[in-house]
Amino acid sequence: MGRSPCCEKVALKKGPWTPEEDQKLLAYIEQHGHIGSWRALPAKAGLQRCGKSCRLRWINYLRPDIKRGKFSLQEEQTIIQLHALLGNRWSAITTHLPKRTDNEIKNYWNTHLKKRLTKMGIDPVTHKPKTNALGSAIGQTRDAANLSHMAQWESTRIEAEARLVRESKVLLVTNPPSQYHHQLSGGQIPNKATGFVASRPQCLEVLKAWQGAVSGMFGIARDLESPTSTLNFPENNMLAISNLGFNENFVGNNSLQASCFEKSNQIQGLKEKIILDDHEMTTDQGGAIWFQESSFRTSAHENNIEGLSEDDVMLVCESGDGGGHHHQQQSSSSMDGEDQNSDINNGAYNVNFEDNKNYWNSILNLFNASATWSPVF
DNA sequence: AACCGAGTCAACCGCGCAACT
DNA sequence: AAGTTGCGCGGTTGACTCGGT
Repeated sequence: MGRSPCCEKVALKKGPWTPEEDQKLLAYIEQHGHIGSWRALPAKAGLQRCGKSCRLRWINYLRPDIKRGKFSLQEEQTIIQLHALLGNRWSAITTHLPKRTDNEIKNYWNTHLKKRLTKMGIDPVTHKPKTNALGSAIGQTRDAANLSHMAQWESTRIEAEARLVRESKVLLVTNPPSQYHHQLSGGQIPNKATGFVASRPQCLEVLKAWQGAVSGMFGIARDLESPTSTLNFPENNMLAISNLGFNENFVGNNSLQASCFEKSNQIQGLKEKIILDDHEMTTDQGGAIWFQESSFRTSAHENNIEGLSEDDVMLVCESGDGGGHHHQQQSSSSMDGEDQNSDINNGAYNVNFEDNKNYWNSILNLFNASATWSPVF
């Protein structure tokens, strides 16, 4: 019963790694990779270490794609924003800071950022001003419940996104290239650029629903230059098909939710057909799938997706520099009367978002300013 | 020069969860 | 179903460095 017995309790080395040990680990991973078992790796690599220690050394130090040195201002902002939303979930934060390790981010937070925020009178746990005086200095009154609600949405989204990244990383490693044409199953998506088969995790649609809802609620976080915002519109007439079917009016309207889900299912069908038809497509780092606008139009036309109107195609085929606000405007213009009566369109959410947006900008501006005089830096 | 305290960061520890049998 | 194991995560530790006295 159970797995094979755990490691023999031999005396394993602890403490700092020597260059020789590093070399052994590097050489082994370069030759064999570490996919399989960390536990079995040390013996095979000739190391008197436990697998856990090897894994840590690789992830935090030896990995070739690690960026070292000072954190940039942008990175600092990202950490602060994400920490405000996620708390001490360093692994989730790490997925948005490529080339940094969770250990490094954790250390940097504990030794630098936490202290600096505290100095500024901001509680590093809640990310809110500690005193009324500072609050008034920022010049905003805060709707704590609303902010909390926003954070919950965004936090859940980011966590799901992080999960996506992890899943796709594993799949990119475990699925060899050049096989996708003959092995496509329901959950697999070929990427012509890389030749790899990416997975479409089950949580994707829910995630994208959140994306759409949150983006709509908050007028797209691009204004914040949020590194977490994934609802972007590139310039080359590509469209993020994963966003299809979920528009800004998703929240606060049950019948509309149902409508959106129905539309999503229809478009999901089209997505499958486009994939099977082998149209031009690619995926981005966040797992979103991008199609050529022309391909989408052609395929939609060719496949005559039932119930998918030209308006729907127009809705999802926006191109160019549209951005979030543009997207919202166009979406609204193509909706029926019920949609236009939603809370979003009467500005209820926008007002709150403006407040929150200003709140974040204030903190970050204050933080940026502090970086210039802070003795810590 | 010696001591001391603060800061930094690599590495360890313990836990929870998922996978495995 | 239940016991066992591996992995990943977050918290913590301790060795080392550096500046001040």
